[in-house]
Amino acid sequence: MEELKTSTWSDGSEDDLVRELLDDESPFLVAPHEMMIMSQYNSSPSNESAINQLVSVEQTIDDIDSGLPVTNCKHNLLPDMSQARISILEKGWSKVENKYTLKIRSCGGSGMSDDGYKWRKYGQKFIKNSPFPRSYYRCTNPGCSAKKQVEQSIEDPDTLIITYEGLHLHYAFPYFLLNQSQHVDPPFKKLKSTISKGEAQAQAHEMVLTMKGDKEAETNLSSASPSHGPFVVDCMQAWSIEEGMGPQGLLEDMVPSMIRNPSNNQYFSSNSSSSSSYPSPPTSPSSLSWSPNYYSPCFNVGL
DNA sequence: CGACTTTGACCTGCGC
DNA sequence: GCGCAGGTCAAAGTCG
Repeated sequence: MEELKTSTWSDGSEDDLVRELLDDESPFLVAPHEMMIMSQYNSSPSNESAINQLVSVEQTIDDIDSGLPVTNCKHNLLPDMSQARISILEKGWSKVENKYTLKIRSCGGSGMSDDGYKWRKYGQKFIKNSPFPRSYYRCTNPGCSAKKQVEQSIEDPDTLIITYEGLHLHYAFPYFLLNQSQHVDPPFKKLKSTISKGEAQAQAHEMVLTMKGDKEAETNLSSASPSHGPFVVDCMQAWSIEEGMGPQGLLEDMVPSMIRNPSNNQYFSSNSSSSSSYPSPPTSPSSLSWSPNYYSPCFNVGL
């Protein structure tokens, strides 16, 4: 496993990354409260052993299913979503080319939740031989190239077929940890006013390329601590320095923030007094689909 | 009035 | 080259 992880990070191929993300021992599968702790440890690189301990109690692959906020509120993560009744029909993800498909059963049809991110619908088409339209969504997070398509299954109209495409950066790299004292702004609006969308995307793309390209350094880092991603943190730091900006909008996104601090989550507060409309609660009617859990890995990795 | 959705038009890739 | 199907754009409409 160690070898796999090392090679995973060093070769950076999509399949390996997905394997890593879905691996039983993947450090990406860390419960929210552990994330909080890790964010504290993060400021002290010397506490690597402590982090390793945390990683050792990470969740298993079963928790990708069982830990779904809509089906299991053991972390008290999303009480508002407890009424959403969604179950996964199939254990595994299916992959076609660079797209990852999830089939879920939607019971009740109301209160469909999403992953806490905002997905902007940008199109809807009736597909040949299908009575149901296919909806196209794009992650509104600037710098995130994630897209998803949602359509009803022909065989079972209660089943939604969600196809994810692109890199959902804030899922892929939850190890970009917040500085606890750092101010978190609504990423979309902030970035909108500071940098162009294209710049943000370019930066994100560049960051990924950097990760892929810096093989040797990462191999060394991964060898030293293969089960979690020091190089990710390094990239974040480097990015922050080089770009002259924090990872806001990408990495200080609201869900990672929620993940790290679920008990103090203003975003799901029903009486939020904030004038900001971002982020929306997961019950946003704009999103017909649900995405995997709040602390699950990125399941839609592709460039 | 801003944010978001809708929906027809347009673009692109692919098979014939 | 042509037509079809899927994907995206963008103006108009809707909503809070």
